[in-house]
Amino acid sequence: MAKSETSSDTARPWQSYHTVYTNAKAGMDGVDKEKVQRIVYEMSKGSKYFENEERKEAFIRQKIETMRARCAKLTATDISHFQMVAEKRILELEAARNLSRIWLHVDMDAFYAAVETLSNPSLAGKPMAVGTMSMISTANYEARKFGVRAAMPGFIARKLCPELIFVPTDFKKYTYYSDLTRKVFQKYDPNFMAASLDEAYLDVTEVCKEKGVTGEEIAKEIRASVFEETGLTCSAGVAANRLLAKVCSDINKPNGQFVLPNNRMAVVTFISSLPIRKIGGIGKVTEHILRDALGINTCEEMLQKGSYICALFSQSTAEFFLSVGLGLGRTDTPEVRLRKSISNERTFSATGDETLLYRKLEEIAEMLSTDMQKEGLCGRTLTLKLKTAAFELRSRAVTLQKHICTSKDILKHASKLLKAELPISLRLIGLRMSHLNEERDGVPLDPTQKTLTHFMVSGDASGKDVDEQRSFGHEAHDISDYFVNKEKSDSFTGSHETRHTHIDHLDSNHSSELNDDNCTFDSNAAEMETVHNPSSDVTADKVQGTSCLNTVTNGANFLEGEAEAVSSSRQRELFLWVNGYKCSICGTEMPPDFVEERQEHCDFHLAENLQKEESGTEFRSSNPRQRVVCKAQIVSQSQRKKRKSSPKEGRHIPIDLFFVKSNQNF
DNA sequence: GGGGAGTAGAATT
DNA sequence: TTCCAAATTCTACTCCCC
Ligand SMILES: Cc1cn([C@H]2C[C@H](O)[C@@H](COP(=O)(O)OP(=O)(O)OP(=O)(O)O)O2)c(=O)[nH]c1=O
Ligand SMILES: [Mg+2]
Repeated sequence: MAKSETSSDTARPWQSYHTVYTNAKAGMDGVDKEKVQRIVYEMSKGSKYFENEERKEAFIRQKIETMRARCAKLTATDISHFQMVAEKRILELEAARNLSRIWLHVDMDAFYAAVETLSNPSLAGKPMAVGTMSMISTANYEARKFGVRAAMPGFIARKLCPELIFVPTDFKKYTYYSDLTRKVFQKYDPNFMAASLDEAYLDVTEVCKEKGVTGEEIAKEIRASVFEETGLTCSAGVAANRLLAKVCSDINKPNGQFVLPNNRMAVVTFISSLPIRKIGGIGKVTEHILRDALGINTCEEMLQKGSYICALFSQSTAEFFLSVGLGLGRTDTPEVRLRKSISNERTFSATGDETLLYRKLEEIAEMLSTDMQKEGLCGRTLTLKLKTAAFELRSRAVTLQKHICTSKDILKHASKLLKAELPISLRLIGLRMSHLNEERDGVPLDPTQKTLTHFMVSGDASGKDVDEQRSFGHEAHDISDYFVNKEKSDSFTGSHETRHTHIDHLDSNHSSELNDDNCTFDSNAAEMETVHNPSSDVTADKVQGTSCLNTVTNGANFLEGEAEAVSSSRQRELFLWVNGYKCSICGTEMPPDFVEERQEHCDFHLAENLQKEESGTEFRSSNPRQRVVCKAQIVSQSQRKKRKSSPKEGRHIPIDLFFVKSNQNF
C-alpha cells in the first residue's frame, strides 16, 4: 500500500527505519542525524529485533491505509456533519479553558548521568551513558553530541561514540537525589505531583501570590534551590496547564526555563506551530498515523482537520486531539493515586529449555514477592509476560479468589500460565501482580474457593484491614520509587501531609485507542494474533484446568517438599511436611502431589495462627523495619486517597484528556 | 447492557 | 564476538455472565 517510497528506499534504506531516537531531543542539536540514523540502521539490520520492528511497522502502515480509505469514502454530507461536530466540541473545549493557574514542570537534566557524575567527578566532560551494552537509560550531554541517547542499545551507542563510558544504573542513588529535589518542591507546592524520579509538576499559583512574584521568578528560585540542595541542574517550564508546562520545560532544556504567559493569544500562537510529537501522549505511532493518514504535523492542524479527527477517532481520542490543538490541558490537582500494579521482568539469552525457563520464572517470582513484601502488597491478578525469541510479546493472566504475595503462591500460578505456553523459545519473562489489596471490605469474592490465606493476607479476619492496607500503600512511589528508600530515612517518606501525587505519565495518556470506533483494525489485530499465536485462546479456564506444575520440571517439586514458613510475614510455628508428607503441626498426611490441597492446608494453619494473634495487626509487612520506613507516608496517603476514588475515578480518566468533566459518558 | 476478565498495544521515564 | 531494558499506566476491544 504505502509504496512510492521505493525509490528512496533503495537509495537510503536507513531513512525508512523509524526509531524512537528520531524524535528530536535536547542536546541533539549539532548531531549529524543522517549519519546516526545510518549507523543505527546498519547495526540493526537483519536482527530479530529489526525484523520484529518491521512487522510492527507494516501493521501500522496497513492500519493507516485503512484509515485513508475511510477518509476517501466520506461523502460531502459526512464531512460537513463531522465538521459541525468538531466545531461544537472545539467551542465547548474553548469555553472550559482555564488560564487562572500557574503550573510549573521541573525536569532534571540527564538525571541518572548527572547523579553519576556527582559521585564520580572524573566523569565530567566525558561522554558517558548510564546503562549496559544492551541498553542505556540515559546519556550525558557530551555523549548526546554523538547521537547517543536514552533507550538506545549500548553496542550501537558505542559505535556512535567509541570512547563512550558506561556506568551501571544505581537506583538507590537516583532515589536519594530525587528525594532531595522533592523536599525543595514541597516548599513551593505541598501538593506537587511527582511524575517520575526526575520530574514534577507544581501548582505555583499560590506561592506566586504569596510572594508577589511571577512564575518566571519562582522557577528561577526553585531551580537555584534544587541546585543548591543537590548540585544538579534542572529545567523548568511555566504555563497555564500541565500539558503546556511539560512542553515548555523541554524548550531550553539543559539548565534553562521557558515561560508561556497565561494569555490565550500567547498559548494559541505557541501551540499552533508545535509538532504534535512534542505533546506528551503522542508518541511514535500516533505521530505516524496522524501524519500519514490525515496529514497532520502540527498542533494547529488538529483543529484544521477537526472533521476528520471526529470522523475517524473515538470521542475521547478526538477530544484529546482537539484539545491539543487548542493548547488545553489539565489544571487541577488530582487525587493521590495508589499504585495499581507491581512487576518484575528479566531479559536473558533466548532459550527454549523448559528447565531453564522455569528457573527464570522462579527467580522472577522470588524477586516480585520480595518487592511486594517490602511494600506490604498482595494482589489478586497475576500476569505472565513473555517475549519470544522473535521479540513478540504475549501476556497471560489469571485472577484468583484470594490475594497472594508469597513467592510460592506466585510461582504456583505463574507456572500454570507458563506451562500452557510451552514449548516456546523466550528471551524475557515477567510477572505482574495487580488488583492489589482491594478486597479490604472483606467481601469474599467466591466463598467456594477462597482459602484461608485470603483472610490472612488481606486481613479480613481482623477487621482492621482497611487501615492497614492503606497504611501500606505506596505513597510517593512512582515507577522506580519502590526501589525503596530503605536508608533514605525521613524525607518524603515521613512527610505525612505531603501527598505529592504521583502522576505518572497520565498527564496525557490516552493514545492507544487509535483504534477508532468502527474501524476494522481490530479484526486485523485479532487475525494477526490468531495466526501468530494459535494458542492464544488458552485462557484462564483452560489454564486452571491444568494440573499444577510437576511436569514443568524439577523445580516444581522441590518447591513443594521444603519446609515453609507458616506465613511469609510472621514466623510462628514452622510448618512443613515431615518426611515429605506429614504436616508438622497436626500430623495430617498428604502426598506431595496434592499441591492444591497442601496449599489449603497450609493456609488453614496460617489462619489459625493468625486468629490466635490479636487480629489487629497487619500481615502484609513481613519486615517491621520496612514498616517503619513506610509508615508515615503511607498513613498519610491512605487517608486521603481511597476516599475520593469513587467508582468513577476507577474508570481511569486520563488526566489531560478529561479536563472537561461534563458531557462525558463516564 | 453493565461489568469483569483477559489480551494487545501505546506511551512515558 | 555478541548485541535492543524495566516498570507502570491507560485504553480499546472482545468474550462471557447476569
Ligand atoms: C527516556 C528514559 C529515561 N530513563 C531514566 C534515565 C533518565 O535519566 C531519567 C529521566 O528521563 P528523562 O528526563 O527523559 O531524561 P534525562 O533526565 O536523562 O535527560 P533530559 O531530561 O536532560 O533530556 O529516566 C530510562 O530509564 N529510560 C528511558 O527510556
Ligand atoms: Mg530529565
